Amino acid sequence: MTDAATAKRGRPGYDRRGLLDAAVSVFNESGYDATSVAALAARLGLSKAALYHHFSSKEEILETAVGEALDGLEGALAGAGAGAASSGDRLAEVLQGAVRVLVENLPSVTLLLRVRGNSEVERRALERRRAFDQEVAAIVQAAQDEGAIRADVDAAIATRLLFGMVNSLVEWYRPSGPEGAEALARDVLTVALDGLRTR
Amino acid sequence: MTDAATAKRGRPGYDRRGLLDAAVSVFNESGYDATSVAALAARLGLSKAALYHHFSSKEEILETAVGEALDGLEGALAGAGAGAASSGDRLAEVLQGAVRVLVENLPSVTLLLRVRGNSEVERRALERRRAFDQEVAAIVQAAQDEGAIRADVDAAIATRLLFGMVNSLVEWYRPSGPEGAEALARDVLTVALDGLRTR
DNA sequence: GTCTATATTGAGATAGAC
DNA sequence: GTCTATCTCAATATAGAC
Repeated sequence: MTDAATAKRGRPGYDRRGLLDAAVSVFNESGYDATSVAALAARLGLSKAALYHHFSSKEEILETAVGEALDGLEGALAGAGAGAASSGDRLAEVLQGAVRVLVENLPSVTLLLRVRGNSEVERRALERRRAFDQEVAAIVQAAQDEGAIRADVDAAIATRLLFGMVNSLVEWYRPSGPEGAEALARDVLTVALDGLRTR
Repeated sequence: MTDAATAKRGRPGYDRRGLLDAAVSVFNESGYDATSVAALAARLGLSKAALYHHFSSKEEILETAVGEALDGLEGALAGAGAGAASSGDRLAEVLQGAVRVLVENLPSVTLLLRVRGNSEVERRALERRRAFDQEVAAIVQAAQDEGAIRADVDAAIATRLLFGMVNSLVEWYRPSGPEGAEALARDVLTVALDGLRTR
């Protein structure tokens, strides 16, 4: 390796990792479809041909990034109290884990959440997301059966509202801002589980 | 006029209204950028030239649709207990109004929420959204000062989480489904204000 | 690992007939 | 109000030199 392993260098001398991170940032600024390979290369400070030396297609960049995002989310789900914890506790851990993954991989998760299914690659990503959502919905349902979560809101709807709130973080959260990841996770858990109204 | 005023007819014989609604649906399926005018015309069953007879550009379609969506949201804000009601009540009315507008204008609001700022038209739409968000944030702040809303979550963050939940409805809500608009608004208010946890 | 130059396809938009 | 045919430009991707 060269320096600090896989760190971004000053200018040319990109490796696949640095190129991927930079490309995902540009995709998130302007949208994947609206970003041409020419514009991407210009922003990265190299030629199209150099880009194609590292990735075989524009879509391969997308596929790699959303794959990493999905790996992270699935990992958070798998790591959430699979042991003896109650379903209510598991749900809280999944939410917390999802916020953590989202914050730690903000660019790739942002890109993932904007995928609409326009190609085989995008449809495969949507399918993995759908499977993830279904597993979470099952936990919400179990938490309802346990009595930990209110039963007067349908479990599928509750799941969608929860993840609507969590996923919306990509629209405004920036790691450079005043709010740290842990404080953010606490706010989300507070609003989602206890509500905003005072008592 | 012809029939039922501005109703969609069987095939050719489009007017601007019917064409707009159909175009917005296609944009929402595949994304605005990824939808070519050729693909749009094909889906609508007419030629590109016929489309350009009704709209001077692809972007004019976008501008018209997101303008309608913004008109609706701003109307809901203006109509939300501007009178003597408490800020806590106003906030609940704004949330309910936003859900109603979103459900009644689901296609155009969906399109609006996906705009990223890639052109002057898009940037103007984002600016109107930002102004809307700021007005709502002021109501949340006032409701906190009143003691109606918990003060241990920053008002700006609370606003974003609230609208993250509301706006996420466009990702899954379909008017044809089992849940009506009023029941949906009630669920959103319940989760946002009282939380999912049982007490 | 990067470049310039280019092939090829599809984009948005228009001309002009019916 | 719609069509076919076409203009022009920008898109993805590749060739081949350094």
